Amino acid sequence: MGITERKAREKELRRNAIIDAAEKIFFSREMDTATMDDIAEAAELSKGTLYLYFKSKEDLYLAITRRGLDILIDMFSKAVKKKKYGIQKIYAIGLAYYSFSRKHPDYFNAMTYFLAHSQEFNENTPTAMECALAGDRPLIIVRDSLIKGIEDGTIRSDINPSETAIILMGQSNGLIQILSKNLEHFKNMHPQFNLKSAENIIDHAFNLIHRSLEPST
Amino acid sequence: MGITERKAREKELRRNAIIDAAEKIFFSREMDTATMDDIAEAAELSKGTLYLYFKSKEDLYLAITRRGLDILIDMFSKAVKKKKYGIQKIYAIGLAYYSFSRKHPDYFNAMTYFLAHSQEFNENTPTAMECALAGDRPLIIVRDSLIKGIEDGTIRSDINPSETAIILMGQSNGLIQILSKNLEHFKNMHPQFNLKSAENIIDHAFNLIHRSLEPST
DNA sequence: CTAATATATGACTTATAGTCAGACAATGTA
DNA sequence: TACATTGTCTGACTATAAGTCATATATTAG
Repeated sequence: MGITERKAREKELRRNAIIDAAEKIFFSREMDTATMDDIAEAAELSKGTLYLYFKSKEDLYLAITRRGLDILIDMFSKAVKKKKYGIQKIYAIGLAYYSFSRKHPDYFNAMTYFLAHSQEFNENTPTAMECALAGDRPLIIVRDSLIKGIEDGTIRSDINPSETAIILMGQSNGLIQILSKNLEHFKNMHPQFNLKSAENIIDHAFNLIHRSLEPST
Repeated sequence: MGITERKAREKELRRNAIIDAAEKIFFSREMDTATMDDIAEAAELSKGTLYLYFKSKEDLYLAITRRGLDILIDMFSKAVKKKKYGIQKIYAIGLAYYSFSRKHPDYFNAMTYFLAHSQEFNENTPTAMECALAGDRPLIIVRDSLIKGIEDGTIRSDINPSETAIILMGQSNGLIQILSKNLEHFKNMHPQFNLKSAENIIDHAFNLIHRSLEPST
């Protein structure tokens, strides 16, 4: 009989409904001012029930991070598929990453939070483990594209693709973060710098990266 | 009479003693598990007194961040002075930054925290304002070095020094962060990537950056 | 219809940031 | 020295929010 299956399905639905409610709450204030009581109310459940589905507030936030990662992985995969040559794939990934950070700033923040705290709670809950696993996918996509580029001659062959993938991911993270958090501050404090839009700066960064990856002439 | 001055001096001393105690506590656990009661005990003061010197727990943490920024600015300044050419200065700054993150990981974490939350509390307390001001100094040092490099011909002239300074700072932040938080994880999960040490990867990153900044031949 | 199981509840416990009325100490005045 | 004033410190108290658990309710099985 399908009762067990139906129950499992219902449980999954409820779990997702809780994550939906949590997103509403987390995304409407700063992460640390959202309360479990608020989330419970938004989900039309009691607080105790939340803890039947998630080990802790952090675990629930991690489930949101997980959703963000899935979106990001999807965007990376599509970006890579669209382009033929390695260097084009890298460029497309970069654009996709920036586009993700603009379209889904809350998911981006969640991922930044996860990145900053990952070693504290890694693999303590199923959700954390899933995040750790999913978190590696973007890196692998970048690495594969670098390898492709080396093979097709659009990327210099004396780079180490694994290390370069980490470098590019780390750098992109940091750049997007500083632009989203501090660009306005910099503009206000140093008008004489004539800083352009984030898009302009990202574009500048792409030029630099392109130059560092292209084969020597 | 010098009583007013002496009192001011004593107040400053006590303030610093509290920051000392706070560092002991913050640096011995994760930021969010440190309690004001613990800090009060370590400072041999009552909790109420802490709040006479700092507006909040976050404000106290910001005072620690401030110390880290001062150290970093000092290291950047010295690095820049040691070298003659622009590109050498940039390289020296990069080394200094990495070295800072290894010698003072707790200060580095504090700065990362500040960077991630700066727009939330900017300029709400004197300490926050000082941090915002001091936080700009590294960027300016990088920018000046880029300008110097363009002038002395060691850096290509078609980059925008202000934008490139932001790019380099953001990228460096992100790279150091990912290496300190996730390199071990990557090594464990993907042994086939044959990842080397953080130093190796940093070195690789320097090569890439150098290539992107050097004048075209 | 009853027992067994699964799910949900919300009052309760615990932990901790932040407050404040009163205690105590240092300085100024006569 | 005595007393007033000002500055500093205290810790019990309040408020808030995470997480728990005994109990209630709903669902399924026999």
